[in-house]
Amino acid sequence: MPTSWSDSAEKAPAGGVGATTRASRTNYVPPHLRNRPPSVDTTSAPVSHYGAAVGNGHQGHGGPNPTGIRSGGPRNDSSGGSSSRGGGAWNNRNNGWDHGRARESNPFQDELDTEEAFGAQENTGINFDAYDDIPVETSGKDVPAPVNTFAEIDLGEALNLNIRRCKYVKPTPVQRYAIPIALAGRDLMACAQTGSGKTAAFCFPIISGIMKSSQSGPRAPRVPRMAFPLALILSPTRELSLQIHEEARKFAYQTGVRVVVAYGGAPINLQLRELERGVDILVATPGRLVDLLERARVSLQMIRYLALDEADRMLDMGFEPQIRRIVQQMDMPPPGLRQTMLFSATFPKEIQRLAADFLSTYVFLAVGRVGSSTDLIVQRVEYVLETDKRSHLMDLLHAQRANGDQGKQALTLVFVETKKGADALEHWLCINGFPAAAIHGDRTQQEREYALRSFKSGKTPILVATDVAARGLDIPHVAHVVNFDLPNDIDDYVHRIGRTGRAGKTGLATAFFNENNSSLARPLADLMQEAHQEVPAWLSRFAARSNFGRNRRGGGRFGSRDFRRDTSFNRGGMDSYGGGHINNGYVASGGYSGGYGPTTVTSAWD
DNA sequence: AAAAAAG
Repeated sequence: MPTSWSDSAEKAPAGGVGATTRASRTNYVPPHLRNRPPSVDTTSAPVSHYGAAVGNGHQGHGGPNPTGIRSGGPRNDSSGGSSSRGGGAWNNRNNGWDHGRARESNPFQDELDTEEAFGAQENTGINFDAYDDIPVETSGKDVPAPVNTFAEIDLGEALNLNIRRCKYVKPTPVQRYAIPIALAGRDLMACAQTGSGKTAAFCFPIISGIMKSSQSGPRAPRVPRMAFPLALILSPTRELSLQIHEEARKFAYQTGVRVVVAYGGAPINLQLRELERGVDILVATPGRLVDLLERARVSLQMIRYLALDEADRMLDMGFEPQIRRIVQQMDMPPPGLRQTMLFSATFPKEIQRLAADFLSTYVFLAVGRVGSSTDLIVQRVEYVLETDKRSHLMDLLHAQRANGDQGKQALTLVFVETKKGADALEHWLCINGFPAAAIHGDRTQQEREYALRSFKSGKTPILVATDVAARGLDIPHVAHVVNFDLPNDIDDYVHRIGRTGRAGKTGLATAFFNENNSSLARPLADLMQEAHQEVPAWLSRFAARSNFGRNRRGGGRFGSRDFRRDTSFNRGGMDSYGGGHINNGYVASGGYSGGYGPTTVTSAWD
């Protein structure tokens, strides 16, 4: 199995403006396939990392002290599978949240269960070619050069050890570029395809930065029962925050960096207790964070890192006021005094413009075709009348069941438009002999998390979901995404189908299309064409028809929503972007829309 | 019009 995805990749011209590089002959090894690590005993290797890593401790447990020299002896590592740590390094560690860390459970344990349930991962038949020749683009001032290996980056031994524990062999494309940029302290707007390792891309630099500055950074004030996180990671759904937290905990394991999650629908007291134990990195959904801020249980004044996952979603109409409030109207340091990183697979232009408010001279990074689906997903569109949808779904599921191997559960994720629709379809599937669960915003948080677990484990291999599950969730083994109801926005479609075809695996996405979706015809047809999918002739006819009234549909969002926009960043070839303008750190409209190929239409920015 | 996010 290829382990080196980018050994021959060119370095991006440092200092270039509008630099464009193409990682040549790459063999991308996605996260979940990196289970052939060099044989390192990752659990017993002594840790010797730079000096002291630090917990941002609560004062009650001996938190930050003005000398910068942390007290406390070697930690009691009862859960890490190693009884003797590598000596002195641990001795200067801050044990500000000793109690918390003594309890730090091994976050790598859960992995094993899933692997067992689904059997060993196959490493054959993966289409690594899909990652060859992946277009990468950076723009901004003095863009740091990408790296080819984790070893090239000074992340620190403790973090490197966790990377090995995660079985990451080589950085993914977005990681190769984003990590050096972030480590250089630069603000970043990063676009990368679904399932390409974005979480690690912003977590590694944050964890590393917190570790490195542990003795030099300013000290948090001592305020009883108030937590002072150094980093804030916001995401649009509770389950995604949960997932980021789980992942970040792995990366931060035994680094002394403490990660806490806070989201709604769960008992706040548990979260408050966790916060009181000390928090370096806070992962949160906006609503619960605002609550915590209002209760004065969290202060953002020490924030040095701000990461928005699914950033375009976080800045769209529904979320923007809340995000502005958190980022601009509380006590968070302004751009320039904090490092801000925005990540998403899609990034509409108008949202990019909005995002500039939160950034300071940032680097724009695009890996792959922005807003595009990956070639690993086979996309099908079928014309299905509203009244026929259920029986059609049944046919698909029957066929799938017939084809599927006995032991292997092929997970199917079915997206519907409404919460009521999700309930109804789940019920209907169940009474027709298909074990299904449903997840949507009217379910209790317990029900939501149970449904997701039940789906992941294969207990209910069908999950009916609203858009709550459309973004970011990493659910291994989803073989099929069905858009029972198509979304109105092509970006939502991109995120939905991105739940399959992850980690280098192929996936299937089937959409039920009818007259109700005519507004999506054109963007959908365009997207499929870019992804080298077969576009049915009838869909093209729909597209041509909707094209006629296209100017009208702009009225919905931000005055003009340009459906042509950036679904294919690469339509005319990424290389042609070389002339892009940089204006105050962001890509100006002229450069942005220029070079986008034959279908270029007036930019929404113009 | 719907979904999400606080309770």
